[in-house]
Amino acid sequence: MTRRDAKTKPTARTLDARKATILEAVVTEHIDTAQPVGSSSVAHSAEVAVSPATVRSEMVALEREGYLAQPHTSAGRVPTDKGYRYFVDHLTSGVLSSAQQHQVKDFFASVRGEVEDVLEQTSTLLSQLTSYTAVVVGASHSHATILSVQLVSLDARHQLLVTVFSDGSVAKHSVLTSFDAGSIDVSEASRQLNALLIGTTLEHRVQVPSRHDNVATLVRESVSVLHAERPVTDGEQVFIGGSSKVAEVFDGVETVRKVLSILEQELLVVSLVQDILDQGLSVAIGSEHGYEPLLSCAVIVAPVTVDGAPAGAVGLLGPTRMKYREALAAAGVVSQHLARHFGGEEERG
Amino acid sequence: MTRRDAKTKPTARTLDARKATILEAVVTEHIDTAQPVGSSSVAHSAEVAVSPATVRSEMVALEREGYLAQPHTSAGRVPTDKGYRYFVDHLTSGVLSSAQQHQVKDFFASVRGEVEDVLEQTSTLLSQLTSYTAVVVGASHSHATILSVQLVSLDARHQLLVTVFSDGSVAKHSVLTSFDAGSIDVSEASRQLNALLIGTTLEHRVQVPSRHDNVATLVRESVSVLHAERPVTDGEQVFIGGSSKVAEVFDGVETVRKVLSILEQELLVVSLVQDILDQGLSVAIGSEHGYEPLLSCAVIVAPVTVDGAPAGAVGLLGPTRMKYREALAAAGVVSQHLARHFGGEEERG
DNA sequence: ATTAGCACTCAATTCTACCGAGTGCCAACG
DNA sequence: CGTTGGCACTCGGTAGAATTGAGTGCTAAT
Repeated sequence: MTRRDAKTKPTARTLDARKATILEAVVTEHIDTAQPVGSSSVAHSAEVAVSPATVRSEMVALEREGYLAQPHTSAGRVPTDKGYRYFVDHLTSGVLSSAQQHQVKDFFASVRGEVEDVLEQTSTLLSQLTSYTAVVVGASHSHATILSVQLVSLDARHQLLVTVFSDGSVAKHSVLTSFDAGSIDVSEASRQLNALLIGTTLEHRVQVPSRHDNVATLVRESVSVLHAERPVTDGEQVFIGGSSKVAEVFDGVETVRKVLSILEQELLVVSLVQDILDQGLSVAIGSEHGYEPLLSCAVIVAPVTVDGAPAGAVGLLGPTRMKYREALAAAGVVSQHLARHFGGEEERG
Repeated sequence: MTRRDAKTKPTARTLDARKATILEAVVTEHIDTAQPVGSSSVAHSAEVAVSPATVRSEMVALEREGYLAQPHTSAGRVPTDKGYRYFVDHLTSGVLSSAQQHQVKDFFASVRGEVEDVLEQTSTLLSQLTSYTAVVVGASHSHATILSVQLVSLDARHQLLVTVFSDGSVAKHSVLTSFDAGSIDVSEASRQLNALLIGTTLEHRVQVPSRHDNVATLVRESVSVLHAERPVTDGEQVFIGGSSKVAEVFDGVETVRKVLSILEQELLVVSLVQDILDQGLSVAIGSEHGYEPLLSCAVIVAPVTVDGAPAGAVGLLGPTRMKYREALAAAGVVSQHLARHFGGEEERG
């Protein structure tokens, strides 16, 4: 036995049809009952036309190969992360209910306002569609070029530097001067800043005048404040919708706390989403993303692409036993609508 | 008995010294044990120099008057909202531990960046200090005057209207035109907008030119987009820190869900805080704020006043059995530092 | 008015028994 | 030989019953 096994299935990457069917039945049922599932319920479920005994022997094989686990002897089986992975990899893509399709259509037809508002509201939409917590990440504008720079004087010592980027984002920075900046200085400085910076990106270093008059100093300070915005912290924006779903969907206060505490750290969320995208995944299950506190979570991501360029992503965070088909469908549809919304704006009203 | 009572304490607004002491002991102990407290532990606690039996008879009185309640016969007493109210009203003000004082001082000494960033980080600070969820509300800029208006052309049809207010806030609005707006139109329109709007507030209606050329149309559209920002939604900003504390501090998943779900609706949070401030309260306990899902919560608010004008507020949200003294102290200290930070900026750096 | 004493209440805990879903193994069967 | 029915076994969960003990309310004595 042992010898034969070692030869025919050293690390079987794929499963024969029956094992696959059984695994699918276990996953499906566990997803909507949240209970370990036993051989008889699998055997009686459609698709499987064998006796419980046979199912059992297949199950021990699936367990040996790491797709299933037993919470304790004499309990049913529960899928492992690997089991979910197989399930997700062989998932036929789902569609939204027509009510949901309507909801999405209506939403994007009526949504108004600035990019940020749209993204924020989209996160709520996605969360409502799935009853999981939704994440919407806006693209970094670190590659956008500067369209306009303006210094506005708040008072003698405080200037406000307002920068407009080609992607429509606006940044503001306070500039403190050590001298009294009369209003003439400021508009002159604005002019010079525009001349220096328009068309550049934030990564672009520019040559600043080294003169020592007030205007030149103000210009220098402004440029350095603007370029100082380097810490990884900025550029991306995150919007989280439906964080209260965390409390509905996970059991165990401790888990809820951990997950919420992750969600609070927006930087972390951005890199989580980014990591998963970089790995080319659309789903990360349990241990697959390396975030220990999220071991019992699955994360779905769908990139948003506008004109061929990455423009952000939408994500969903739920328990590993989440409704993958529906959630993937929702994330996909929403990301597409979002892409169309931003890409197709020219053709619209 | 009944007759005498009706005469001497129709609705006793105040309590005699011993009742007060007992009430305080009950509240204090219940706050840090989360358990109903019995007569003997009260009697043995310092301050109270009577036997358990006496305490018991006082307790029935306190219960009759609505300060205490019994979860069930033969359990200890638990404070009611009214009991907490009395406790809070007679609270001697607390101080922060010196470690905490340091933390606050260090924070405000080193905090950098734009107002929004400071407020955001302050919410985290306050949450860390208290281990409750913190709320920081930034002042509405609806009364600020406009310092500068600028139209920036994104492409032929999309203009971006960037408005700078006297409080240092910046607003952006997209303006869509039905015609091709050459760059000359745009800078001329900017000039006209500046002439029209500088020095006005958003409440101020202005006379717009009724000509029919492209520039006039663009100006009209811009003004209307700007003034359309009326829905209550805007102006205030809310920052919520430590929402994961909700899961630590409340018991019962359902409560956690309710509270989180309230926190998601930022508008609701703003009006909650505003309501409490309007009532002139600094603490709202249980039923005192009218928000049914927050029945088991207490909310602490402290206004932030800069140069005599309201500039926002900081708040804390915890269970009714929260550590009022410490939380009030923290909220107070932070709100003062915040006020000083924004008020005293001229003298700094 | 205060208090010690006492009977009483009732949630929480512990213990026991037991039920039953589910397993692993084996012998029989087509 | 893979499949299946049969069967003994395991063990978490539940339901009762018994017990505990913290806490009360009342009463009579100080």
